[in-house]
Amino acid sequence: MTYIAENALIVQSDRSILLEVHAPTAEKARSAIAPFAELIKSPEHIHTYQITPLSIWNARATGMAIAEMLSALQTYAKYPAPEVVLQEIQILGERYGLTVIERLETTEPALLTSLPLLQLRVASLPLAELLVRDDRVKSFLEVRLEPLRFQINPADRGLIKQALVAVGYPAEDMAGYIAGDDLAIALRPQTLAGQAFNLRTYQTKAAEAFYQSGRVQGGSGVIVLPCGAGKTIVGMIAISLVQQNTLILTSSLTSVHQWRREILDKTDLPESAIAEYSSESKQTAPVTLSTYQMLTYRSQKDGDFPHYELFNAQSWGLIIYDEVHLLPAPVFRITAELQARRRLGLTATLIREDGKEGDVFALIGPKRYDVPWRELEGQGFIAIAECTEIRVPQTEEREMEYALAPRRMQFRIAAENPSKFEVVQTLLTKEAGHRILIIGEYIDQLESIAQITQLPLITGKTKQIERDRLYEAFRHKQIAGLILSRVGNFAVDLPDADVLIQISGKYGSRQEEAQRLGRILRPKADRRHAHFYSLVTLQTCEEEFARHRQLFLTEQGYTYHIEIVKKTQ
DNA sequence: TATGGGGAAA
DNA sequence: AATAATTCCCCATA
Repeated sequence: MTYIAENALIVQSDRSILLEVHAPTAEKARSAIAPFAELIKSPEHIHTYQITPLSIWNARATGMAIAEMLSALQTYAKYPAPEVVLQEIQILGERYGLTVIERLETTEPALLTSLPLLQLRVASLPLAELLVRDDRVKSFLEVRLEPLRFQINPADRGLIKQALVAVGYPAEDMAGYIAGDDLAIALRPQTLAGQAFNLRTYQTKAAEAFYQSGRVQGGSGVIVLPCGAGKTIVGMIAISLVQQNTLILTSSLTSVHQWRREILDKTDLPESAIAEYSSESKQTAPVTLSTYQMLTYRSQKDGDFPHYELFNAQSWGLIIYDEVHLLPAPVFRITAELQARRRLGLTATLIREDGKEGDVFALIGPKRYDVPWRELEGQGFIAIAECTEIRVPQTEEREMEYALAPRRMQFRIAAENPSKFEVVQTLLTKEAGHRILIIGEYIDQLESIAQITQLPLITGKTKQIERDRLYEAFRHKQIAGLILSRVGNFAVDLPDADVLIQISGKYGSRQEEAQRLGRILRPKADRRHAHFYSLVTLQTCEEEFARHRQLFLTEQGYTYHIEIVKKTQ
């Protein structure tokens, strides 16, 4: 068997790929496999990737050829890749597009009031027979028009796509969209303040990969962009390509405001054409902004969703789902009924902690464009980040307390290890003069830190006015640092920082880790590197959770240096 | 019109 | 698998 020592990959027949981090070709191998494999483990020396059906279909949807996936494995494998795996990639890859949803051409145009009749076209007879017998799919196949064509109800368009993903034959949706009301909108060549603003190449490319010049192949899908890469700008380009009324759904009120400001600043849309549909205003306009929470509100458990009428308030030509990884289940359900509207999902990560990636794929659409963080780093659009995991020991009493505690208490005991305070002090001294944020999960812990360091603390209870005041002081370096609870994860208005010290985090949340790192990635004037410190208690379950939290960032090419603090006393 | 509490959600 | 904290909805006050 041939063996190529400088190659980094070991491909195994269970579709997992081991990547040897220190091999000479490791980084090339990583970028070659990352588009079609998911990172699932990333300790120091060997990272494990997994090829899944969804990871292959997403890669296919971005236009990656099967041959490219195969050659990535063949080029970088130490041992020849198992034939089974190559075959499976071939088979799974080919499955994408074996079922196609189209308009039923026999429909008389005069009858075309709103939703056109649809058909599912299947590539082969065996597959058609498989589908008519499958419990998940068969109920949606209303009439068998021909051996390979089934009439389907337009109302089932989303549901059948979900079912087909579950069965393993994802449909390519070529049924197109109903036109929304026309909207004249163009991006300004410069902002209102007169600053020139140039669209970055990847922003235009991303929006075009979504729109596909208006062809039915485009118009729905997800664009994956790192924090700070200009998601709202991509959204605005998309609106200006579609030129129709648009509904924008976001995860918070602050980001509703932010979108509004950005649209007014960077497009020629007048104020009257933008509305916020929120608890305080409930207006609609050609471009309307709202939150997921607004939509999921119910006056009673199991009651109906009064705000769903928003989806019919205007004739939307485009619905933008911001932070699509946070899209709540009820909004998925209504989105299943909205398949005739163009849908754009924006996110920094496709990972959902609830595992509903398949629903995003079926109901919003496949991934259309993906910019790796490291690439933006190279181009200077985001700062280079140095990540350090600092392992902090516990005192002997605490070690004992940890050992005796029931499982569910252990994580908290480890997270609140008071020995972390000294490390924070050391880091504050080391990084003095830079803008430092300290983020943690537990209010008690943060209050202690605030006491010790004499730095101000912002939690969920802090009033907006007070927050603004502290942000302002931080921005002008009038305070040496700022302590934040989980508000720091999502606060859009938080000023830029250079250093982030994470003293505790939420179990294994990869999103949170990425979100927090994103806080310090804005390029620095002096090109200084950003520093991300994550404090973890030595020899506790916190180490394991930390490893899981780091997965997404390691996938993006970041490496964590591990420092172990020596036990004092 | 502002403020605060209850409740639900992810 | 799970905890604690946060946010935002609505509604009741004044």
